[in-house]
Amino acid sequence: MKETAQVLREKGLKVTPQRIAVYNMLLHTQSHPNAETIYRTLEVTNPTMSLATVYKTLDYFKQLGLVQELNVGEGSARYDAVVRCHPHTVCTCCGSVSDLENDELTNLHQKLSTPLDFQVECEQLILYGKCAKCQMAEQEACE
Amino acid sequence: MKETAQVLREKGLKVTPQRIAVYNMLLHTQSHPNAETIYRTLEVTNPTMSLATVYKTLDYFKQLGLVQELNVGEGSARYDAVVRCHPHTVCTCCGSVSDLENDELTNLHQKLSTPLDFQVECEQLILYGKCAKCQMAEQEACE
DNA sequence: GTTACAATGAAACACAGTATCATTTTGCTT
DNA sequence: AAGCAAAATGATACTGTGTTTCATTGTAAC
Repeated sequence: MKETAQVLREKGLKVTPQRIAVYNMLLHTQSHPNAETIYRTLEVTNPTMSLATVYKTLDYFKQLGLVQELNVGEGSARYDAVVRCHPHTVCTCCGSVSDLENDELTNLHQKLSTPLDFQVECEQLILYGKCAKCQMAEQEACE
Repeated sequence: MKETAQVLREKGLKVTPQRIAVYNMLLHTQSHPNAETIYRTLEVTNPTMSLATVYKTLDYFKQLGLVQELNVGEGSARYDAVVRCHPHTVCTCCGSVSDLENDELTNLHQKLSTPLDFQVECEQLILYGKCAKCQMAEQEACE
């Protein structure tokens, strides 16, 4: 808790319970939640929390590089407190979104044999497919 | 025109002027337009065209593999008649979205030294940065 | 503690995309 | 060529995500 307040302060943000709650939640989840999910989770323990504040908070965080916005083609954006560039997997079966730790698929543009005429600031790789759990389940629900 | 009708028919779709118009437009543009842009462009030459039909048409096309949906983090989805998996660039300066022809950045998951436990169906790589034109312009407008 | 200023929450709003349904069109049958 | 069933279209109403507005509240500097 102490730490999070410090991080926000260093980014020039005023420290509020709402911001601490949002950042802590993102730090401690692997699920890449969207704004709605963050709001629903936090309003339980944090009654003084509104959806508008969640959106505004995520916007600040994104601009200051505290979180990463991830768009996998659903209706809403997901958020990740792991800011460093890294690939993601999206299971077309159960819908889960996960970080993928794989050096061969990270920093791709820096490993090119011939440079591009496009100056890359950030790369985003998303693999769509079937996660390990769903492969084993072999369920027809996943067509 | 003849060709497009044939393609639609082979996919089991009824051939209508609206579907031909949408598919032809996507075939002949490099701009990766969204539904709104497609509609505005086509309503000029094709007065009998509604936005609802554009959305429904794109949905059919996507399901049948005639077009690819592309989500670069704007409010709306973009569409590409190049269906084969290929990377895209998004200029954070002028907003242009382009296909990137680069073998080293294509079919990445098939080139891994050790296989993933994730069964990849499709991969999508998006490079965000500054396009060649904007680099030369060196404009402050691009922050 | 006082104060300036920023953050919050409620509610109205904007916009992308979807659903509904009466009317029109397609393409098959005769 | 004409009739017919089924599907597509377009107008409109609707849903859901995210943004804006603004009065109230909270933060932190003095």
